[in-house]
Amino acid sequence: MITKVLIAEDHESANISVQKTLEELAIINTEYAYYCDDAMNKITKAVKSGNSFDLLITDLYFEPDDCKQVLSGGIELIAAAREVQPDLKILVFSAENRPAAIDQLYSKFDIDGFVRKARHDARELKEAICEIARHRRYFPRHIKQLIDKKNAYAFSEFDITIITLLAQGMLQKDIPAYLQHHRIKPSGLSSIEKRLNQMKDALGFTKNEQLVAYCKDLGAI
Amino acid sequence: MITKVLIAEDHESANISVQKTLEELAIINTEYAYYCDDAMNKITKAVKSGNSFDLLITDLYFEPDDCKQVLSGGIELIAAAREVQPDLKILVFSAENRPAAIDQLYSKFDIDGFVRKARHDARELKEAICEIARHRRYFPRHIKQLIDKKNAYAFSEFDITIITLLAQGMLQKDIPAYLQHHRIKPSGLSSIEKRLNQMKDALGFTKNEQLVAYCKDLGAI
DNA sequence: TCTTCAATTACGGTTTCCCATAAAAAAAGT
DNA sequence: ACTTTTTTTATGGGAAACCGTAATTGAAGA
Repeated sequence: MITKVLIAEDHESANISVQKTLEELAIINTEYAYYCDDAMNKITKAVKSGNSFDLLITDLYFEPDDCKQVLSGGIELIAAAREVQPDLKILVFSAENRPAAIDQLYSKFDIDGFVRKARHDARELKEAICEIARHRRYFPRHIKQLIDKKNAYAFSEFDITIITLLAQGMLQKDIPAYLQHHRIKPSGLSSIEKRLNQMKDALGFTKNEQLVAYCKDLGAI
Repeated sequence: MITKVLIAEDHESANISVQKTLEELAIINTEYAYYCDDAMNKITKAVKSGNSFDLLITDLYFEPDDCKQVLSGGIELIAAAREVQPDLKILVFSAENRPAAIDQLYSKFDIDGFVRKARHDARELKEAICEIARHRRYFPRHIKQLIDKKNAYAFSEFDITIITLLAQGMLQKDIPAYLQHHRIKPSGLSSIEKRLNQMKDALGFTKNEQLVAYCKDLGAI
């Protein structure tokens, strides 16, 4: 059963509607934080006092502020929270729609649910909380579709490295030197060309600019 | 005095918090629409029945849906609304943070206020509504700062066209033909090279890939 | 160890892009 | 109408990218 919830969300308006949604679910023991660090403090204190939270509802992106924060965003908050309280349920509530980013929330950070800020988000938030209360994960169908549809091509670490370098303005012919300096295995210019061609071929592209745009949309770089 | 308000916002959660904010201002005569077309219908009907709205609070981006919409977003809604009811006050409530976009809301569409979905947005929403009720505009200081700070380089329509074409894989040498076919003014290859160089120079870039990545981050393409 | 096969790298020719300069066209000023 | 200035377009040489092929390396198996 979920009774004690922490909301980490810097947008006042979003925070308000999450609170209201929780009220409608008769969850009254809620706290809210507008900063990651603040959220983390609350979690730590709660654990130490033996009165820990059942659920953390957090956004991913927090706007930088005057006062410097240790934790820069939801991802770091999630990682830190799991450190001090492994059994904490985590529900991400964010406008994020890049499949790669959402995917790694499940695969790498093992979150319990994701609700995208979109048309029926308040309704989905309720569904998600109910599901999580039953110790099930909330993985909306349309998110899965989004991932499956757009994950047509899986980029390797090597691929991402190359495209990132290109997007940063490095000349193709200078990449071999960079790779050697960083002890990255295939470093020949031909190997780079080959990889780029394979990627472009698989995606039906002809130019590197398309790869950069595609990866940006995916959130891969 | 503002008594009758229409909220056009497709995100359920955002809609909820705007409603709540209006309640706190004792504005109870509110209607809400989750689609632009729906919002426009309500405005038109209200005008015809001689019971028009005092204020429209609208988002800018509405997600595409199954059923096709005539109006594709907040910008078009604003333009259409002004057609049928020129005295309607308009407050834009959006996550938009591209200075150029916010700027043109005031300069081109003559809106009465803009509140960015950010940390203190609920509070600002209240302030904005109060200001507009007194027939003043609401132009938060930090928005002005944002415009000044981030306006490092303003992309023109032409710029965006070129970069978009590149990101779609068109060869640079093929762009002149495309531009001529679309009756776009400077169409010489040299002009294109010149624009690209100016952009790269202004932003400290050396390669087109960087421009594509930058524009993707900005949401310009 | 030697052979086989795959992967990586090196090389040459072609295309595209880049850059500087010059010609042409358009706009502005007198 | 003519000059001046700006903008646009054209051109050519050189650098980078592209593409196919060949040489080299490296690992796996006999």
